[in-house]
Amino acid sequence: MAKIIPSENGSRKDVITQKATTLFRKKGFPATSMREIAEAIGVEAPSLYNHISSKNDILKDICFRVAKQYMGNLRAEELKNDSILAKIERIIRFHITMMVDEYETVYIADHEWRHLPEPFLADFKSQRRSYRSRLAALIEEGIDRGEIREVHPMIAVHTILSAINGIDSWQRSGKKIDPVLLEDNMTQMLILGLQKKGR
Amino acid sequence: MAKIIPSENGSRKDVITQKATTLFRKKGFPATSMREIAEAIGVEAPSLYNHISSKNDILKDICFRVAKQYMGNLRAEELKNDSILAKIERIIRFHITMMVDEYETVYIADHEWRHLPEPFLADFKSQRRSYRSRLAALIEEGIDRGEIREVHPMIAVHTILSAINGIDSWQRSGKKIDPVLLEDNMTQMLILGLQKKGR
DNA sequence: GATAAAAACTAATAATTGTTAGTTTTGACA
DNA sequence: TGTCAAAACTAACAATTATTAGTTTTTATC
Repeated sequence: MAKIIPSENGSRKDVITQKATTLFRKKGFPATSMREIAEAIGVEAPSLYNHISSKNDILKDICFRVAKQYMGNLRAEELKNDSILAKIERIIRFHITMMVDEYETVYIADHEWRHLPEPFLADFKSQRRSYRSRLAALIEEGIDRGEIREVHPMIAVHTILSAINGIDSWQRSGKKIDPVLLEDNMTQMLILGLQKKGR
Repeated sequence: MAKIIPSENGSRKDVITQKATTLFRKKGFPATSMREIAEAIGVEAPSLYNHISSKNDILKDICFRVAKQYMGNLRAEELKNDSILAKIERIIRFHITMMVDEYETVYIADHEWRHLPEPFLADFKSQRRSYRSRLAALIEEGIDRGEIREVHPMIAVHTILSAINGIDSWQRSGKKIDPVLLEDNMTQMLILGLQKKGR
């Protein structure tokens, strides 16, 4: 009976993707059924197939849209002419902001991507690897320039990204922490872990 | 035909739990079927029910065993007479060691607990909250004593735990990083984020 | 070798899964 | 108002799910 009402700037497909995002985040991709997504919208499950091609396809769209945003930001930073620490601080702040503003979407790209079917799984993993390598290269350059302590670059990258990617799991539950306070505190902690003494 | 062969110091139930742990980690709890667990052991699915009472029960056992270990360690540290920073450093190292040595088990307790059925879900969440609160209290005491920078205690706790809990996702894939190097680098980064300048 | 318990099996359950086929309803424009 | 496509519907599918019941095999102990 009901129809999928497209919102202001979003197609019917976008409405489905958004409802699915919420459910995937709450229950996980495999534990979310098409019927649940349909019910959340107020429609029967088969109706969804007028707009999307499969459940896997929804996941694919979410994951690659997020990947594109992060990749785009990284590329922009790489091209800037600035100190390495300033670049890394901006990247950290970008990650935190994304996590706070779009945590459902980001969460899925970060936790549910392993349920992607091939060949998308391989593609996604490759992008992920590439992203982290380029971040590590940035840190290595920072060490060479004497801006950053002599850390193991890959360990530093993983530590920073893991710390940030964990945000959603606690920012959502219980009493929320003020986003600005969160961003400043966390950024400072992570930058202090990198910075050379006496700077 | 085949039988579940109990290993040296483990019952048949332990064998099932261990195989299930590996699969839950690899595919996630909802996406792992009892038939898969049975096949990994070399047995038919219904045979498992001679040793366990349900699929949920396996998850419950894993989650609460891990919770117990962490709770026990925290309690021991709380009772020690030592500087706060030393305590926190030992707790951080304990977490990293657990993550490296028993990452499959720890991963499940950290990522799949939301699939616990009630009332276990509520119990687990409560323990989790309590653990983090007590860690935050420790950090607050460190600030009062002048050992620790004036960070937001809860943000610090979440940052540290998230950083560590993310380890498995990258330590498993690609070329592994030497565990000792990892522990030292990561601990140092995190402690530097807490420590007051000039110490 | 007989006995009894432990642990495997086969067969079947009802429920749920993603998805397709075919049909009816809706809504915008002529 | 009639037309046509978009988008909803119902019915059904084969596959898979966790689990139970009932039966047979294995193993250890006498």
